[in-house]
Order: sequence, then structure tokens, then C-alpha cells
Amino acid sequence: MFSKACEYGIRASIFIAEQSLLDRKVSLKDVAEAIDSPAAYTSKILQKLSRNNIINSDKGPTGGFSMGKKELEKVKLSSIVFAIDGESIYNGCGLGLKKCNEKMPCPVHNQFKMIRDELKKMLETTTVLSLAVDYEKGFSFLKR
Amino acid sequence: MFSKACEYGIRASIFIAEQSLLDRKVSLKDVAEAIDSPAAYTSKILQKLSRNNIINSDKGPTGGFSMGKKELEKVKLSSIVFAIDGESIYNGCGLGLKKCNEKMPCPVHNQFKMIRDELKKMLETTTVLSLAVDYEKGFSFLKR
DNA sequence: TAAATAGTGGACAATTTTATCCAATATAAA
DNA sequence: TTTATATTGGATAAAATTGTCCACTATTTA
Ligand code: FES
Ligand code: FES
Repeated sequence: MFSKACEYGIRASIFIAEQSLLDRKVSLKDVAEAIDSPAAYTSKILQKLSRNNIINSDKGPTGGFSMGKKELEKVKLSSIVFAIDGESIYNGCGLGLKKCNEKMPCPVHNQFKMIRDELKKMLETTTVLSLAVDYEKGFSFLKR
Repeated sequence: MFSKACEYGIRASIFIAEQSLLDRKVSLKDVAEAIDSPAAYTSKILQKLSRNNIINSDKGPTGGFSMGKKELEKVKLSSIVFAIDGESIYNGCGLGLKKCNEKMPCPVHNQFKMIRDELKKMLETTTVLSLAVDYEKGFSFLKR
């Protein structure tokens, strides 16, 4: 479904959001441990999220990653997926043709379109904040 | 969504099904041209489909790939996806945790489960035959 | 200002996926 | 029985993704 990088990105964002709710900045190491991911690789992903204004990062001692109120309010899962995996979820063809195309559809176009549109809607309406709140309550897990 | 191999596998199956409806066996080359895929790679995929009794293959002159009436009647998209990509579509976690797990769900479990269940249902109810019939009528395309 | 800390960026390595090549096998027809 | 044809299987190769290492920059604090 998503690339490994994107999975890490989503999990990291939820963790950072949750800690930000508690007014805590977190270090790369914190994130990697919280979501059980390779630190150096995670670093690249956080950089990308940072450049896309999904999280912010501060250097130096007392530095780390965090999300401000604005980000917490507006970041949806779709923002993260788009930043990391690009627009393939939106215009990719389920059978790998160059692009999804209504006029010259692949054999499963109609079936795929329905499911993809729901996925899209889900990603666009689910906020990282809401997921972070649930996570904070212990309802969900970022590693096992 | 699916691996490239799986995409080729589905497209190949639809083409083979359609040609079988016209009582034609097709060669590897025919398939690769019809779906615009690398022949040697496609060969591996057809072998896997053949070993899983999704298509049959005959060696020697007049040989080639085909689907019999039984296969045409019972092969669903899910058979192909399962044969090539395995069960990850069924039990994989959307955020990459070891396995999807109701008891210790990842933060997007509920949202994902809904979509994945629909995808699953779609794959399990869509026959290759129905897609082949539409393709035969010129309603859909296997390459562009 | 010096030292310690934390993210950044670039090069590089490992792994997985995708793709190619070729000899071997099976089969049909001449 | 020979020849031609078509799939099979194994060994490689190329490309993409995932993962690592390390020197550098920015920043805080002593
Ligand atoms: S053309 Fe294949 S999904 Fe739309
Ligand atoms: S636990 Fe992640 S999708 Fe079910």
C-alpha cells in the first residue's frame, strides 16, 4: 500500500504530535525508539516532513522535532503520504498503466476507482491530531 | 498497491482469458506484446500462475498459455494476487507493524480495515472472465 | 568563547524488486 | 528419428528501495 518510508513517516508524525500535545520536543533517537525504526533512515524522512512544513525541527541542545498548534490542526494523513510517496495514490492506475485514465480505462478501473476514492477521502479527512489523541489514551500502538 | 509482478500477472491473465474465449492459445511473446511487459520477466510470472493452476501452459510447437472452462469460471482477482503477492493484502498492517492485530491496533487500524475489507471483497468477487469479456468488447485496455 | 548537543547532507552499502540471458526440457510435426 | 518450436529453470544483472556512516552546521549553555 504505502512505502516503508511512508509508514515510518506516518508513525513518526503521530508520535511527534502526541508528544507535542504534552509540550515535549523529541529527538531523532526518541522517535526511532518510539516507532521502532532505523534512526538514520528515519532522519531522512523527518527531514522531508520538515521541509514540507508537516513538522518542525530545531538544531542544537534543547533542539528536536515538534508540531505547533497550526500543524496539529491542519496536517492530514494525505499531507504525509503526498510528501513522501507523491501523487501516485491519486492518479496511479491499479494495473500499472502510465496513469489512470477514464477515457482508456484498464479492465479494473471502475472497481479500483471506487476503492481508491474512499482511501483518498479517508486520508484527506483523518487528522494526525485525532490519531495522536487516541494514541495518547493508549488505544493504539506505534510498535509491537 | 500491488507489485509490478502482480500487475503484469493480472493483465496477462485477462489477455489469456480473452484469447481462450476465442479458442486461441497464446505464446509468451503474444502475452508480452499484448500487455506491454518484458517477456522474460513475464515468463516467470506465468510460471507461477501456471503452478497455481490459474492458467495452463503447454510446451512444444502449438504450445502456449491458455485457460480452460474450469479456470475461467473460478479464477478471481484474489487468486492471482494471492499467488503472486501473497497474503499481505489480507493480514498486513497499513502502518507496517508485523501483522494487523485487532487487540493491539496501529493508530489507523479502523480506517484501514474498512478499506482493506472492501478491497478484499472486490478482489474476491471479480472474476477474470468478466474482465476478459469487457476487454473483448473493447471497453478496456491492457496497454497504452 | 569553548564545549557539548542535535539536526543536516552527502556518500555509500545492503536488500529487494524488476529484468535479462541462456542452456535444458518437452512436444509436435515432418 | 530429426528438426523446429515453446516453455522451464537457473544464473546474473540492473534498478529501486531501504538502511548506514560520518563530517558539518547551527545552537545552547557553561
Ligand atoms: S485506468 Fe487503471 S485504475 Fe484507472
Ligand atoms: S493494526 Fe495496523 S491496520 Fe490493523
